[in-house]
Amino acid sequence: MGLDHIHIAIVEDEHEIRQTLSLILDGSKGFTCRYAFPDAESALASIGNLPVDVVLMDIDLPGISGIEATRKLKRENPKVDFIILTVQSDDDSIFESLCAGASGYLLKDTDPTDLLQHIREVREGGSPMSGPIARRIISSFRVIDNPLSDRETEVVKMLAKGLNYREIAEVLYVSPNTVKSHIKNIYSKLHVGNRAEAIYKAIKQKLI
Amino acid sequence: MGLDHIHIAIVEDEHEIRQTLSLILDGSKGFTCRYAFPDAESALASIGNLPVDVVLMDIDLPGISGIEATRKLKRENPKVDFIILTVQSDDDSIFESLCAGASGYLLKDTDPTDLLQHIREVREGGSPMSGPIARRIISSFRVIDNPLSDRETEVVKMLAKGLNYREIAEVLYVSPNTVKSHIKNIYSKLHVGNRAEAIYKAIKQKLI
DNA sequence: TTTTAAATACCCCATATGGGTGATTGATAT
DNA sequence: ATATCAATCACCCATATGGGGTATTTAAAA
Repeated sequence: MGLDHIHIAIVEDEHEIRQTLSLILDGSKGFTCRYAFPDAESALASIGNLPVDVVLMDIDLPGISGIEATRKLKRENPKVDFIILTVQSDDDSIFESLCAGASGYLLKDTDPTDLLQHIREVREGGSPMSGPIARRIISSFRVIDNPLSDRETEVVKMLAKGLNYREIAEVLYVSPNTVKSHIKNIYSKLHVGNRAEAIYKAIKQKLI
Repeated sequence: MGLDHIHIAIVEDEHEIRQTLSLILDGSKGFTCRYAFPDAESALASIGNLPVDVVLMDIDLPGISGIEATRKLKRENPKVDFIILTVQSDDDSIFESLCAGASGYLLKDTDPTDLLQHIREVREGGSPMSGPIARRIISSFRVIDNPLSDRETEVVKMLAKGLNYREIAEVLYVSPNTVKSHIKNIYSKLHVGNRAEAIYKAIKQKLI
C-alpha cells in the first residue's frame, strides 16, 4: 500500500452514493476502490486484514454505526486511515468519531475533486476536515474564564502532579501555610472541598 | 470588514518575512495588509479596536509571546480571526494557541498561494491547519487503552466528584475497606500515589 | 481616598488518606 | 488443573488534609 497508488474501501448504505464514489475513485489516476460495503457488518467481516490504505466511512448505517465500525476496524488495522464522510455535523458525531480513531471528517457536500485531494492529504499524514468541522474541533479548546489568580493556577497544576503542601511550598519558596491558604482559596473559588474535585473541575474548565 | 475584502494584521519579528507577507497580501486582489507589527507589544497597543478581519501571528516574538498576545487581543476583539503562522510544531505550542483563541495554525513552510486560500477559509468559518498540525490535534482525541477494571473506573469517577471512602462505599454497597483496596489498585495501575494525580492521569488518558 | 484582591503566614484539631500486609471467593485464561 | 485477576474485607499506623479562625503587606480598582 504505497503512497503512489491509493487503495480505498467505502462503507455507505445508500446505493446511489456508493456507486458514484466508487466510479469517481476508479476513474481517477492513482486511486482504486477495492471495496464498497453497504453496511458495517460486511466491512467488519474482513477485520484483521483490510488490504486498503483509506476507508471512507458513513456514520448513519443500518445496524452497527460507522463510528463503532471505525473503532473496531482501526484497532485491528492501525495503519489504515479512516475518513468519516457523512451529513452529521453534531458535536457528538464529530468527537466520538475522532475518539474512535478517525483521521478525517468530511461532510457529504464535499466537492468530488476536493475529496481526491483530501484522500491524498490523509495519506500524507494530514487530517482533512470540512471547514465548519475543523472550526468546531478547534473551538472545543477555547478557555472560558479563569477565576483563579496566576499563583493559584500554579498551585493547582502542582496539585495535579501529586505534590503535597510541603513540596509545593519548596517549589514556590513560600511557607507550607501559604500554600494551604492558596488551596483554601482555590476550593472556595471552584466551589469544591478537596483536591480530587478541584483537579477535576480545573481540567474540565480548562484552567490547567 | 465584509467578506469581499479582507483586512489583515501581521505580527512577525523577522523583518524579511514581515515584508514579504505584506507585499504578497497587498499584491493580491481582495486582500489588504493594514498592519505589520514587529512585536506583540505594538499590536497590543491597538487593543480594543483592531480594525482588521484576520491576524497572522507568529509565536516566537521578543517580549510577549504570540500566544499571550492572541489571548489578550482575542478577548477584546472576539470577531477577529487569529491564524498562528510559525515554525513551532510542538504540542504545547499548538494546544496553547488554540486555547488562547486561535482559529487556524499554519507552519511557515506554507505556500504563499495556499496562505491566501487559508485566510479566505478562516473568514468562511473554517479553521485552516497545516497537515501535520491537524493530525496532531485530532490524534489528541484518541483513547489509549484502559488498564482499569469497570469497578475501578467507577471508583475513579466518584473520586473526581470529591467523594471519600465512606461515601463511595455507600454508593457501591460495599465496605470502605474495599473501596480503599480498589483505590490502592488504581494507584498502582496508574503509577501514582494520591487522588489528585490519579484524577489528573485518568482524565489525560481519557479513562473518565 | 477607600476598598478590594492577592499573596503571604500562623494556630488548633478532628479526620481522611495512603502504605504495608494478608485473606477469601469466583471467574477467566492457560 | 492451575494460575491469574477482580472484587471483596480487615487491621495497624504515621502523616497529610481540610475546616475553623486571624493577620500583614502591597497593588490595583473604585
